[in-house]
Amino acid sequence: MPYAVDIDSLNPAQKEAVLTTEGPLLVLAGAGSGKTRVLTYRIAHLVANLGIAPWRILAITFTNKAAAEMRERLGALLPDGTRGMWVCTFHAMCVRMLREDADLLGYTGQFTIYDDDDSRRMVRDIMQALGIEQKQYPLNMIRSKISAAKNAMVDPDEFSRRASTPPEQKAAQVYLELERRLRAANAMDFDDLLVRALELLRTRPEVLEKYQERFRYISVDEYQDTNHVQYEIANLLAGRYQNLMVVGDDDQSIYSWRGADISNILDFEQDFPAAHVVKLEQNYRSTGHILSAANAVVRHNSQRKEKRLFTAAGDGEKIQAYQASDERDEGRWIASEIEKLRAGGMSYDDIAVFYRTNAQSRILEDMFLRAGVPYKIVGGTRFFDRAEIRDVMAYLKMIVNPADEMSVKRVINTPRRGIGSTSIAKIEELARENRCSFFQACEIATAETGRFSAKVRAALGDFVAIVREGRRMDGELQRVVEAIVEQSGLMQALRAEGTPEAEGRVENIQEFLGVAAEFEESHDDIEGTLESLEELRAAGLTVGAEEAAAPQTPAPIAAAAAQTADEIDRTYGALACKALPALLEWLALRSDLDALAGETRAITMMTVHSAKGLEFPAVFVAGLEEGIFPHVAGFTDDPAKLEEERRLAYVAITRARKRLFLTYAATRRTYGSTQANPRSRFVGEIPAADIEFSGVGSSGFEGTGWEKRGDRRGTFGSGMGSDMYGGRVFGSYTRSTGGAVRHTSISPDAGRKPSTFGSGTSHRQRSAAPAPKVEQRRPDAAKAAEVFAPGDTVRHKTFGTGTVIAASGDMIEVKFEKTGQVKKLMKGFAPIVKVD
DNA sequence: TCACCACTACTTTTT
DNA sequence: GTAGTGGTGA
Repeated sequence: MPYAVDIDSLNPAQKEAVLTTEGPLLVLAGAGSGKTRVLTYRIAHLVANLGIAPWRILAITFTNKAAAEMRERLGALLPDGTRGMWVCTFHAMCVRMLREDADLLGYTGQFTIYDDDDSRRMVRDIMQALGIEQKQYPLNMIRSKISAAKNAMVDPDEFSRRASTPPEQKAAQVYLELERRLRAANAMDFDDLLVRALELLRTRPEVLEKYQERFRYISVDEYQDTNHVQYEIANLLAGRYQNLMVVGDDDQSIYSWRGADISNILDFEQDFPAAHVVKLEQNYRSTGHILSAANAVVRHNSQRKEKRLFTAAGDGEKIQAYQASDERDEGRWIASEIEKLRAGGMSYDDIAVFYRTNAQSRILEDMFLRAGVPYKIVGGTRFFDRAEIRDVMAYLKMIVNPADEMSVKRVINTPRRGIGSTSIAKIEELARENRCSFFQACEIATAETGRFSAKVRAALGDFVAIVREGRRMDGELQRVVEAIVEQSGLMQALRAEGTPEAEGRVENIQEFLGVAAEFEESHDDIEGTLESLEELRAAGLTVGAEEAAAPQTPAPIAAAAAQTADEIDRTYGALACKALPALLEWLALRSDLDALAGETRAITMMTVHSAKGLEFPAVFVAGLEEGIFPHVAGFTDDPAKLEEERRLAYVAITRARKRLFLTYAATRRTYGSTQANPRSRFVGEIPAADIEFSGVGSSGFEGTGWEKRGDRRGTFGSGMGSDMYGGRVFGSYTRSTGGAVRHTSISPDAGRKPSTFGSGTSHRQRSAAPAPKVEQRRPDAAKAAEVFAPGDTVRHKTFGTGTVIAASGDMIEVKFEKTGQVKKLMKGFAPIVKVD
């Protein structure tokens, strides 16, 4: 029978996985074995060839990026559409379910999502209130204990009963109060999203049945990284029809610190005795040497399912290992190798640099900047983490959900309104007395003549009015957000400051407005839940609305302060702008990784964790030193932790298609002090036949070229430091010249529509939206004003001397003597100096 | 109430 | 080295 979707291009194992549509299915997919292809083809097969309605399909991915990519690929395979299909992350799926039935759990559908930072602040506040010393009980320790408890479905009461040690007892106290405050704020943190969704499915059979009936075919990607709660959710949803496909690779399990349980994948066959198992072992990504190295490294792990990846591709080039003198030398070497690859015809887009910790990116960035290598960073300090952006978001959150205590507190005195900590404490007291929310207490305070000064009362009155006004506003999303920002006084205050930093913040907020505009453009399905309700009706199924007719509030602790949605609407007016909550939700669940796709030419820098699921023709892995990768925090004695580090190394290696470079530094500066780390054991685990060594530790080392020089302390090389060429190197970057490549937009949804915002790029890089500290790194006026005219002779760190052949604005074109190449360089940015 | 200063932990990794 | 916190003084 001729299929509408052609599956003959698949290999036998892939085909087997695609054709096994009924019953539980475990696909063990080695790195680069065409896993995503199998997932998408299987769904396309279900819809196009077997006539399954798209809305009966649920595909869960690990990142939003993966979801977007899958949607895109499915769109290509299924021209008739994928309407109603859920392709999303666990978290996004849970939010969707919770929005619909939040009232069954004592929340309103407008609940706020607290990201990591919000949640951290809340825990900090609680610890302060309870008088728990952070020095004695570190915040992160308390937080991880609570998180572990949540993910084990242990509620605060049970947790305090079980708490035996003092730290556990303190954590239990905090957990109890955290739960109370989150409830009262009508907010959920990331853990709650999963836990509450599971609670919903467990305690409400009618809700569970609704989704079981709807989602006849479920697939879960990156199954090795699911935690216990996610595992339970998947099993419950598939409980009736058993059509659960899980795809994963135990060798790529790198999230155990987040509660991921590798046994989920190892024990799948026990959970589902009827499970069909398919192994995908042919690697289509990497060349022989790279694959051999990856296999050799991971084989040192004991806790794994034995498998051997093979490739039909040739051996390819050997892996290059380079020992740098220090971390600066490492960055310079990578930069020079990148330029060599470029000279060999490779595009910047094809090249990625990975590192174990975000902290390593800084020095690499610095070196790339000096060498003129354009880069973009995925993860790390995110645009949406900037204080001013979080302030704006807090205003929006507060308007959507005035019960959201953290947001209200964040902006109550931002910009300065003269409401300091004393007043805030008084308001909190008022809230306790009246058993109402913090925001309601603010309103009450405006009339409390006894406790508050007239000045404070007036300030509070203005503040409270922002919410009322904000809820009334409607129209274009960007206009609404803009009006709210204006109303808040944020912009005014920043403009009044007049400093370059404030200027940068203003620009960031403006960029955020652009994000809002593009969000609205690309999300025409803002009423996603409504759509699914219609579909359910069409399918003759019961709908949440009817069942929710008699909502119960099962949580007694919620009663204290939570206002119902109706109450909030009655008190402050109905929220006119429907797109606002959608925007907030999208912001809360996204990461910068999602913005990776883009057309601008630049190398990609990211942590190894972020790199999972991606591939690049050329990959550099920096910092392969004991203590860094494998990372040490006293873990080396724990074999399980070490094995996870090794899997991480495996992930890093297997991202490379053709070229792989591994670097390590003889000495490295961490904080103030310099330390000498031995080479990572993982490098030594690579067979000698697959790897070539160079650098300071190798016999073939030749200390020529600029990249070997410039060590600050002169331990190696010439010791001239970065001020060589008479200290006239322009190594700073500015916003006005934009760094090597200027990116100013963040695409809300790379997978759906081509980006239209800004200059047509769809990812950011640090130099585009600089933090204040970047601002301070502007070259001084004299240097920036340096004039280059055609005919001038210049010297470049990498390319040597050359002649300027054209100069316009920020760009100059230089023809270099040595290579004869003409390069376009950014003035005030590229490491060039005029030679007299 | 707020600006400024000093001190200290921080570095895993992310939805 | 530095961000973020907490304390002090105006």
